[in-house]
Amino acid sequence: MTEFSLPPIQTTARDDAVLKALAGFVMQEALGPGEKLPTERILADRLKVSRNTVREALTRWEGLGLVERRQGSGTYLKAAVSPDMLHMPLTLAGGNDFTGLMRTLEIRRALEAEAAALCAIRAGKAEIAEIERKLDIMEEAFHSRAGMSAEEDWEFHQAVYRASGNPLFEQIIAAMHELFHRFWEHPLGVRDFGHASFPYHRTIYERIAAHDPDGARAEALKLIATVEDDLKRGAANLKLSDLK
Amino acid sequence: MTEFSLPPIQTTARDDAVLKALAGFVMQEALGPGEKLPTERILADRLKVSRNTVREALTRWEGLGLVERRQGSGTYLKAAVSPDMLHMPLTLAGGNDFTGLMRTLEIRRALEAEAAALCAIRAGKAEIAEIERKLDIMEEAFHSRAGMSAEEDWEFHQAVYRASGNPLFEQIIAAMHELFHRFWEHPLGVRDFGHASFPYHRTIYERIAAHDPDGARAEALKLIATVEDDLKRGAANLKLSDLK
DNA sequence: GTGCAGAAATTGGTTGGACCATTGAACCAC
DNA sequence: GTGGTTCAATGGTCCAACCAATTTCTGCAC
Repeated sequence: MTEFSLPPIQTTARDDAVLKALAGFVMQEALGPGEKLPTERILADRLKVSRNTVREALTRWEGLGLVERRQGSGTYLKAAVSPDMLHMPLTLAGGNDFTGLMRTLEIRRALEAEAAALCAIRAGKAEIAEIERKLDIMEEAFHSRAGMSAEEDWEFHQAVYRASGNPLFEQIIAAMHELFHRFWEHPLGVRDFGHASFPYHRTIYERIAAHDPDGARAEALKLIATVEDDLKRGAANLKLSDLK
Repeated sequence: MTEFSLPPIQTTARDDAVLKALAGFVMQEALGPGEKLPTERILADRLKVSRNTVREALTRWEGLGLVERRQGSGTYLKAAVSPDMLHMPLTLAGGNDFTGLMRTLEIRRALEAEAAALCAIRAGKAEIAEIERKLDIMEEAFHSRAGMSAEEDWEFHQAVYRASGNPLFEQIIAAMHELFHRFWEHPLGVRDFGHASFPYHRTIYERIAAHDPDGARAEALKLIATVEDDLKRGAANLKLSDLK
């Protein structure tokens, strides 16, 4: 039983070839996020493949979040595309229950702290100004709407992730944020959820603006700790039967 | 494989509904990895949708690595499927170059530090013993094979992730490890890659065994820092043309 | 000319049917 | 048994429509 290094032969890989060609086209035309790419019918015609094959290929890209399809309108790029990209589709056996949410929160604590620290190191003037802008918007919404600032809150954190210089942070957290949304449709009954975390947004910003990585990491850890407390409090308030 | 209880599909969002129905079917039949699921033609017939729609849905699952399609044979499950899964499509632009590896390393630093801290809090006697066992194996391999202990090194870290009490850590890191497997083997031509990180494995274990979260976190950060240094050193040794 | 409602064109989503390429099992000769 | 052959099952591709949402154009009223 000797060792071979014979990869399986590849006879048919239409849709893969379609994606490669499309990636090349996007590069050549220098298309960026938001821009529209050719219609399925045109692609099928140009590439000399069936429209079905084009659709399967685009379905793949859609699943990777690279592209967005709008019926009646067209297909649009959602992210930068280059021929040499590595994809790691990751599906986690999570759950809508309390422990599942707690686990995603632990991941978020890990990433949030690191992202804040990296941000404090790398963020330039423009990035810091953008974060401050999101912070102002959030604080304004918080005061005028009595604490209902979930959307603005999320945008603030996104700005931090983006300024970390590592797109993986935003991608991972974005997936988890979606899970949170699922859970928040059935709110925990904690009326002032998120109130406790509010002041730490500004302290995080201040540590970032001061280019203090360790300080930013510490403040981020505090913020997540308050969210965890809120969550535990909410779970305690509920009957266990509601949590399933 | 005879009786099904697959109700027909409603309207709009067909392929999504198909996936939901399929996920329910997989649960109901208690299908596990490796098992074969109904043919596309049968699914199309039972769900009262076109075969193309079934194909698009399956293409989605295939893209997520949940399913494998073998022409002439059938479609087989590759992972456990449950209706509430967390999908996390990660894309790394410019894949196999230095910055890509660096970015995954930043994620690893975030998760490794948090996992070590959680581990120090939650690990029981059995988990700590298991980690020590992996550590001993690693150190033995390191000394007898002059530093080539990549596999044993990886198993040590896995044991830590597992003892953190949160399976998400292991799943996320495992995906990245698989993605950069080739780099872990011969990373950038640095001969003694990983040597510098070796002593920190034991210090991490000691902090965990002492139930010292902050200490464990600090040691984990040091370990990753040495790996980062090795990586930077390797990149500096290489000509830029090789990095491309 | 402006504004707006309705028609027409555009575009992704779905359907049904056909054929091809690969697989695997049953079968057969040796 | 071994090695081929046949043949049905299954995923892969193609085609030609039609449906549904969106956008664009058109023409009428003002």
